[in-house]
Amino acid sequence: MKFKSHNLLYAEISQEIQNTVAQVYPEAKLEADQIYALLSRPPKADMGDIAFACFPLAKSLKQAPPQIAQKLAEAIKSSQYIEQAKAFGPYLNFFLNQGSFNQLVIESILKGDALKGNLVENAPKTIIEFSQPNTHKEMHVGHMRNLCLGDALVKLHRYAGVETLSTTFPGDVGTHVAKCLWYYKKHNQQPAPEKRKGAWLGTLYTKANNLLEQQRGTSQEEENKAELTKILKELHAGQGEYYDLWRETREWSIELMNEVYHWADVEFDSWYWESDVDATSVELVKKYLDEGLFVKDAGAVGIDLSDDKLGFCLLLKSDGTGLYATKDLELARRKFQEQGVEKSIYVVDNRQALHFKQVFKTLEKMGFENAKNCYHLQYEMVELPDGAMSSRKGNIVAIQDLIDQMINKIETDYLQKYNGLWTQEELDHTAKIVAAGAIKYGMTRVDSNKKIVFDMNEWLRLDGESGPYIQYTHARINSLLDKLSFNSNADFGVLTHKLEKELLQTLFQFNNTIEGALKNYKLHSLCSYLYELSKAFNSFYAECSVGNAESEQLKDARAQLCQAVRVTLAKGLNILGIQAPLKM
RNA sequence: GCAACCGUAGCUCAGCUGGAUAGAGCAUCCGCCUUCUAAGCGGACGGUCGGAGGUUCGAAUCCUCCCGGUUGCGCCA
Repeated sequence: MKFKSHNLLYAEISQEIQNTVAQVYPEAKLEADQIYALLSRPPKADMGDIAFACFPLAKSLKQAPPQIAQKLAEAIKSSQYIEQAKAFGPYLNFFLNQGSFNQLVIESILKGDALKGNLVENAPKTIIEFSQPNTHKEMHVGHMRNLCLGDALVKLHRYAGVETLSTTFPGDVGTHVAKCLWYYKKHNQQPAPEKRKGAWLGTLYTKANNLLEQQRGTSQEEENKAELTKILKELHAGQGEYYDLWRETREWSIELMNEVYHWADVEFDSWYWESDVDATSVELVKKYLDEGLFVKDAGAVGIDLSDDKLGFCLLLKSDGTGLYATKDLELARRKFQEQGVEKSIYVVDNRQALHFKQVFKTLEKMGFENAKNCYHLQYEMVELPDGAMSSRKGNIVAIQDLIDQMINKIETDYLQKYNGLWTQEELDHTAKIVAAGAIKYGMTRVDSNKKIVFDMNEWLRLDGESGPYIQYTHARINSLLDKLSFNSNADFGVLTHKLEKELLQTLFQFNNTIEGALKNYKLHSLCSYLYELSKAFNSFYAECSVGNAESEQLKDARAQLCQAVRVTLAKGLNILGIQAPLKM
């Protein structure tokens, strides 16, 4: 994916550096976009506003970086933005004209297009698959991580200007379904509840596993196996009492999924079902078996990928039915053909790393050109202190549990003070979006290839680096600006306090952060950024009064700085799927 | 056995496409609400960056080996 040189000030500085290098060191070759990529922010404010590292020039010029920096600093011409350039060791640092820089930052956010995205060129139309829950199981906090990552990734792509489709691939067939239905029919004594049938169904699945486990090695075992096989056959054939039960109970699970998606405000452009691709994927494999690409082995069918160090990829069991990999072959084809995309991203946990390597390699061997445009974005699991979560064993934290406890915590610890002052609707709405903020931020804030050990007490703490901290900052600014009247024609040159400068510098980095997050698929870097921006604001807020600023000029300028922070926070939160509250 | 990922402060994590003095939050301790939301702000304490080599002017960052942890590796999804 190619990014534009979207930071106009960086672009201008790059140009100036290129011109100066050409003048001072005619023998050096450095393109403006290479320079652009080398620009950064100095570690300390008194070291300047923008830094250029001279190391890459050192090799071709055979000179020490500090010398180069010094020579360039002397030759840099000042301009509207550049006040002066100074060498700091091997770095060439630019001190910007405060007034011009401040105005550029604030106005590009408030009036210009700094938050309109459009950062990429000729980006491939992309489909992102995420959230692949199974029906007939409960949804737990592990599913939440996938959902938050996937949804934020879609929004990040869209913000940057990539045409993006979202899709989901729930598992509504397989042995887990058969086990659940078996228990439902043969052992369950209780009537289905009126509400949350999907969650209840999940408990039956766990009970089914427990019972099957208990009866292993007993005379019941063979009978159970036969029964499960019979159920799977009925489901496959598409008729019979179990098939009817499947259709009915499947809806309960879909209802559960939709509840979660609705709560999290996540929408999918399309839904693919495992049951949809089941039969056609088997046909696909048979076709390639006839063509000789796939081989029979011990009664089963698959492809030998040992030349690629990927082992053997099994595609048809001895009974002729397909597997997960089988369905993914067909699904990949359908995504590209039906949706007209050029790139396909799968947000799936890292236990499937080998699976996707095999699937993509198999697609390549099938002559599927888009195989190279498939990418498995893996992430680590959410675990409990005593190990992995397992619906089979029943040791899970249901999503609904987390939501309920979070909302309860917010209501009792924080919102109680507004009882009687706010309407019930406002209280409910605030509790909801703050809970969602805490959960979504918590799920995306750590690097996706680090596992999260879920501890409910830790999750219920809403201070420090958290979604609510950022939401609170937004609400604070909103409340502040509500009470203020100010002139929108300000001279931003009056913003010279170190905390104001820090805030402006941080605001300036928004799109650079987005670019980094998208390039590396690292959503947590956007989380860190929003936290940094909030911290910078809260420090400023504690020290610099807006309403009682020393002058009207300063008040006007600060008020607009606050506005710029507010919209930037809201934009960033929205990319994470988090709402920015007006009060909390 | 083979492969992938992880190992940074007491705990949870940033920083890793080599670059300026390794940063946060939590916990502990000390301060700050008669003025814009204290879900806040300031300060203190706290680190042989798992270990050993190597590459480099320069390594938490790259390479090799080792140690520890997690996961995956043909009839589950």
